[in-house]
Amino acid sequence: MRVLVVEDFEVLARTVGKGLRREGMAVDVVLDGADALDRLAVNRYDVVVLDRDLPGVHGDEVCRRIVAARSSSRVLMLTAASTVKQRVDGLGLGADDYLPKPFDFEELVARIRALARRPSSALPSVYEHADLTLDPARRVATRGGRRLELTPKEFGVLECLLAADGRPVSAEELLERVWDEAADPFTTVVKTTIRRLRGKLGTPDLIHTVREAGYRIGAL
Amino acid sequence: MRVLVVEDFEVLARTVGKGLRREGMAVDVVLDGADALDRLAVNRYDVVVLDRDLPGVHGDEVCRRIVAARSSSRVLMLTAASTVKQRVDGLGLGADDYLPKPFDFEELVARIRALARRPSSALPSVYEHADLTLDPARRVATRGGRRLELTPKEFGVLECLLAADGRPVSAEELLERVWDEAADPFTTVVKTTIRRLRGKLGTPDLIHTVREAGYRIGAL
DNA sequence: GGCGCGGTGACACCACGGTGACAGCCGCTG
DNA sequence: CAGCGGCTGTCACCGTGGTGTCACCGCGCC
Repeated sequence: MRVLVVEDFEVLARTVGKGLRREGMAVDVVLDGADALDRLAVNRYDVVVLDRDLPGVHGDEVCRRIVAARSSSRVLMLTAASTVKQRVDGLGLGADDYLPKPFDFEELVARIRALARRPSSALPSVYEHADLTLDPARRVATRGGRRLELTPKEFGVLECLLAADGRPVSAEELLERVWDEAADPFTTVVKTTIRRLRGKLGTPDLIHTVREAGYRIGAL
Repeated sequence: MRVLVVEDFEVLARTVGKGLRREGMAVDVVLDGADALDRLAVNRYDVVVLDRDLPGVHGDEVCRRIVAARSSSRVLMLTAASTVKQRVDGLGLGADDYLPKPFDFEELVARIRALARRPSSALPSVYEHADLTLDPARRVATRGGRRLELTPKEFGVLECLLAADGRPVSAEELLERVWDEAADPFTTVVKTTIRRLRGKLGTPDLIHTVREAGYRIGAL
């Protein structure tokens, strides 16, 4: 599997590159957008791991080019901006997946593998779980074909749970991802939001509570 | 559509800028090459209308830079030199089109529109959504066969929403695309324009509000 | 039993988006 | 030139639903 890593923070770039090679991938690393485009013109990559904030040619622009060129490469966008809003922006550009920094290396590997497995091009970047679907770009979630009327926070939480794909997500992590800024550490918003989400989903135990660890999307 | 006009003859520059705005484009005007490069570093333009003979940084140089930066902007070169040879020179630098002075304003508009359409040339040149149609080139929108009398801004907003194809478009994004860059960040124009648009469309919820995320054209 | 964690329902706040009125600007026309 | 009308943008105001807090409850565990 061929992977191109585009990341201007050199230390991170090299670390990621080395790690992925250890996972058996053929990895090229470049440090800016212009170089990335050069490589893309010459080589065929399965997955492009793309930092959004790049000097010179911005990551968004690189992404747009890849999509415009109808390349078969999947794009995994990395970004420091983890708010739901910015996430939507990224996917709107045509990225196939999205990973907010800081990320767990294992998760990066898993997502790259998942992307590489995807049959072909413009797969809708939509989460599916049983009869539940969530489209981050369009901000639409459905259950059994019926549209769910979710508020932004509820949507964000559900998105995180689906992205975690069965792994439990702690309240702190949810706070950090969905509520961005420094939040009151004693807040109880998360549990309240989870409760409301459960209510709207109908089946309360679709979201499973893992004691001391958080919540995970359940195998029904 | 965002356009940057680079022309050192101030009267001409202002006239062209004004005219293009009347055509519904978001236009920035600068009078020399250095300013042009500054703007290009910050903003994303669909088309750059570039006079070839500029004081300071020459138009050719600006063009070369744009191409070198692999910007997505298309370059329309304006010049007093109309011989075939020089024309070839211009295109050789990477310009996408070429218009000898003096030119017909209508033709300028037509060429800009053509350039803006080019990257996604395979795309249909007219948007359709349910009983709504919008033709960007001819600036005509209809609903259920009846022509809609839209102002330029309203038209621009609707065009953006249709181009986003169901994805929500934030107020900031609309501001950037439909209005020019010097936009007051606290302005409320967008919501007012949306309101007027909704009024003219008849069905207010054809444009759906997605809280915190923007507006989307919406079935569903 | 007491403690800690998570679920529950109620409540209050306020930020966001909708609304209507108005004013400046500009081009057109007489 | 004055007068007019259409397009834009601003502002003040309102209603509402999204959001966060709190008190309380229920349950399982040491």
